[in-house]
Amino acid sequence: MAVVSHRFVKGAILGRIQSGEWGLGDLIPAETDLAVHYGCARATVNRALRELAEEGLVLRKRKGGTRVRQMPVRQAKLAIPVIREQIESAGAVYRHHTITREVRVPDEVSRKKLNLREDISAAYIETLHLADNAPYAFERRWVNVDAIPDFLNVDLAAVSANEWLVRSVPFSLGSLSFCAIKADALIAKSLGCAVDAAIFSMNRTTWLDDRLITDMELLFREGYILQSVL
Amino acid sequence: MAVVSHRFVKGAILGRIQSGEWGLGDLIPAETDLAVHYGCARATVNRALRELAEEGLVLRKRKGGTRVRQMPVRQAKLAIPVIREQIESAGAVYRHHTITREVRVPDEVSRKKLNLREDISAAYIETLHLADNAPYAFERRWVNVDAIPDFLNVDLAAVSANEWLVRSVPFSLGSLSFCAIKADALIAKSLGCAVDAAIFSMNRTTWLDDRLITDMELLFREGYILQSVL
DNA sequence: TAGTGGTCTAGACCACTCA
DNA sequence: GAGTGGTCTAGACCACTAT
Repeated sequence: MAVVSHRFVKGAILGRIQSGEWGLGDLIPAETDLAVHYGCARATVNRALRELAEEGLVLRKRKGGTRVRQMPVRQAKLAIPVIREQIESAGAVYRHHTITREVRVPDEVSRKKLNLREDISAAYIETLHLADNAPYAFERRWVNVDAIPDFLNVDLAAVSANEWLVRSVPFSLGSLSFCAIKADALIAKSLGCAVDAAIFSMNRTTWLDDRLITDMELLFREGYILQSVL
Repeated sequence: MAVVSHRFVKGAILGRIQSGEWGLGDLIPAETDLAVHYGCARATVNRALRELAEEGLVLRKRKGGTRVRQMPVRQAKLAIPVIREQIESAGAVYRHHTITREVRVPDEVSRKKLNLREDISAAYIETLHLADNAPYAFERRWVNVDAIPDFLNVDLAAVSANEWLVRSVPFSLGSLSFCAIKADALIAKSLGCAVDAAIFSMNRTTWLDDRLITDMELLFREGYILQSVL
């Protein structure tokens, strides 16, 4: 018996959408009908349509059926930069350098982000990531050492704060955002760019249960481009 | 009989990873074992693990089994900004204004991106998107009118170029990238910001089969933040 | 070669929601 | 109430790969 994979069905349906056979907003045949049409089980059609829905190409409703989306592709996958890999996959040598490392009571803005009491200290680290000895990204990070006391004993020369945390703490990503900011004197000096250069910034927080573990800001060198996949 | 959903299994496995029961790099029991353990069918465990793999938390290999990833979460989902929705969902009034619209032979850089012959013209459009009459984003776009001749007759006052294309052309997203750039005089004037302000830029290309339909650059107002989901 | 994930099937029941 | 998607099951066979 001929094998009909969910990939085949997905591709066939996608083709019929892209060819215009099923226009934007149109209703697609029910799973059972498609299963008969393609000669496969309903579960196979279901998986194909479920993936198309996850990718934002169709909209599914019980009883309402499946429709081609008016505004397709609301979501894209984004490769989160893991700096060491990014640099090494480009064939360059990765190195990092700890600029600042101290434990103190955060200023009010950071304290609120970390959700800490006024009398609790946290670790503040500034790191420079280098590709072939040229500045690649400048990292500023607060670590909640009240939640992760082991962090105080880490040798940051051997492993970057990011990698230690990722390897040692049961993770759960909190939020991720991106923006553009102007380089101030500290950033300009660290990245070796002009003051007022346009810098691509990534913000990331990580939680353990309901406690914020670390809040990181990564500032990339001038001209950095973040590529999305898909 | 008790119902054991793939969501439950997924959550249970995730919990055992995050609690540290299965550390980073560790091997997780095989699907069949987990199915017995949770009292469900293997297909249910399979779906749970498949989703965890798609989210980047585990790595699966035939015969090799399933392991907890060393560097979790390489991917995040990103809500692609659909400007009108973004503005309207914030409770503001959306409006757009076509600044420039012309048909000409692109300069060499754009011509190469569009993959056009030297003697073929394309449409160039500059649009300003406004939220409550304040500049929100400035859009520059080339449209391959050789492939989409209908575009020449569109009334851009009624519907933005982006929305018309999305509704009229069988879509297929090409690439998506983000960067930070300094505002030049044109951008500063359009967005009402200072020259040299740091501007968040999104680049997007759309293909139909193997022809590039449109190449768009979207420059957001100063201070714009792109939020990732998940 | 043996073990593990990848996938398909046929059938079943449930949940939602539109008419 | 009826139609559609959502999901689970039990079983089967295949594909890859570690050993």
